[in-house]
Amino acid sequence: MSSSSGQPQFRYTQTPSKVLHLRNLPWECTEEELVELCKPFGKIVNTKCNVGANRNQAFVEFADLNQAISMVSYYASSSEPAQVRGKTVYIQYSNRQEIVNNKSSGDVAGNVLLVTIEGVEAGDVSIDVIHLVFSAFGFVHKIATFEKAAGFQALIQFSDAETASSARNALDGRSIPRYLLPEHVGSCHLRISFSAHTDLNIKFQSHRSRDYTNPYLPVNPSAIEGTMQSTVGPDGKKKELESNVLLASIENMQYAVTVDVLHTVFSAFGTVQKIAIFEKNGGMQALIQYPDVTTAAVAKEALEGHCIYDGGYCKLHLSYSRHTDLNVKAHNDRSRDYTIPESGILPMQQAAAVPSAVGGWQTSQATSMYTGNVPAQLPDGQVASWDPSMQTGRPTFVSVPTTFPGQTYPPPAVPTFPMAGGTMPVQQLDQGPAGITAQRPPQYGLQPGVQPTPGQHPFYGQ
DNA sequence: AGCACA
Repeated sequence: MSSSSGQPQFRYTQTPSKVLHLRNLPWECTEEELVELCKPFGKIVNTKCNVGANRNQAFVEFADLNQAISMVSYYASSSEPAQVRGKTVYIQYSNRQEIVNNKSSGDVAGNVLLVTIEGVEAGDVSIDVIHLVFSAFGFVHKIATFEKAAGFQALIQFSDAETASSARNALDGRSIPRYLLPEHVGSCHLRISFSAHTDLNIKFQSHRSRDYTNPYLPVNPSAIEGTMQSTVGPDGKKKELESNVLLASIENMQYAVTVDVLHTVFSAFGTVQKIAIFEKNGGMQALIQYPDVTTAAVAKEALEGHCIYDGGYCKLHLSYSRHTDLNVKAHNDRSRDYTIPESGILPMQQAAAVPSAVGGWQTSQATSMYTGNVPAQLPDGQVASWDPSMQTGRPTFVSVPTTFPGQTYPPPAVPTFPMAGGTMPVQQLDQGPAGITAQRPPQYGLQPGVQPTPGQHPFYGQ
């Protein structure tokens, strides 16, 4: 049963090979699905899944050439096309005679995943968010995060390779849902491979590492200080790529540093396009976007180490951000987009409301973010164990302006300007005082004497 | 829907 159907010309355009090339597979088609499709025709000796730009192609190598021929000729004459998950799969001989060394590097399945989170700062994605995302696939034993030249990375340890594989298959190439990220983050794609590690050695619970199997592990004090890990890298090898966006850490923040204050300070060097302020580990940071790298470099050079206010208050530490274009709301107390005319901002305010409960993850969000195989794989119990109070971007002890109505500390005197040391550029002197005095006196910010409640750990929770 | 990787 062969000849009748279709286009016979295809059969002769390619020399047979025991390697078949399959395309139009469902996204991230698993090796198991591939094997199920092919094994009726012979013995499969090797596979290569998820190749091509869309990861929707694969290669299958049969032990014998005749087995590959039988599969190709079967589907060439079949009225039912080859299918995976209901999707028609197109099969042809590969132009190579064997699959080369398939399993070797990050593709050999292990229980530990190496996750690269592209396009974000280390502080943009908290370890709790990583935990939440990956817990959907099984119990996460340990997480270690670090920054490398490749970007922000995490090692995530599961119980077994199967669980790790399911997480990888579902999440590789995907993005963390927007509502779990700070608003200034545009997109962040996950690149996932397998680590060679089998058991991570976590020494502390901290903002960069967790051991969920050992609640008694000591807490690293540096978890509380740490506002600046991007400034100095280990062994002084700070591979700082230039950017038009500056990341400012604000140290010793006795006075409020508002969007307006930052705009005044940073406008001295050029047009400020966007600003985003956010909390990181109890400290305050800001992203300041200029139109170009040159302006940012000048600003960085001039402002690094200087204080916004006299007396060593609100000291700036600047580095280049990984961001190039901030995704900020046009106008609120923590962010500003100066490229948008003031008029059209109101309708946008509601757009990115944060779902209040984690339930949003599974219902409304998960389906849109993870099309395909994921939603069915989200076990309810796993996610339910998540503590919603630990939502990212909502540190547990944020000093919200209206939180302390009873405690009326007199606001500190309106800060003087220019910066301590008087090394500010001349033009700053012109516009500085005007900008600042137009500013209301600080209404929030770190109240003197207000500390996080003792015994209540701000970030590592639980 | 159209050929990878160490």
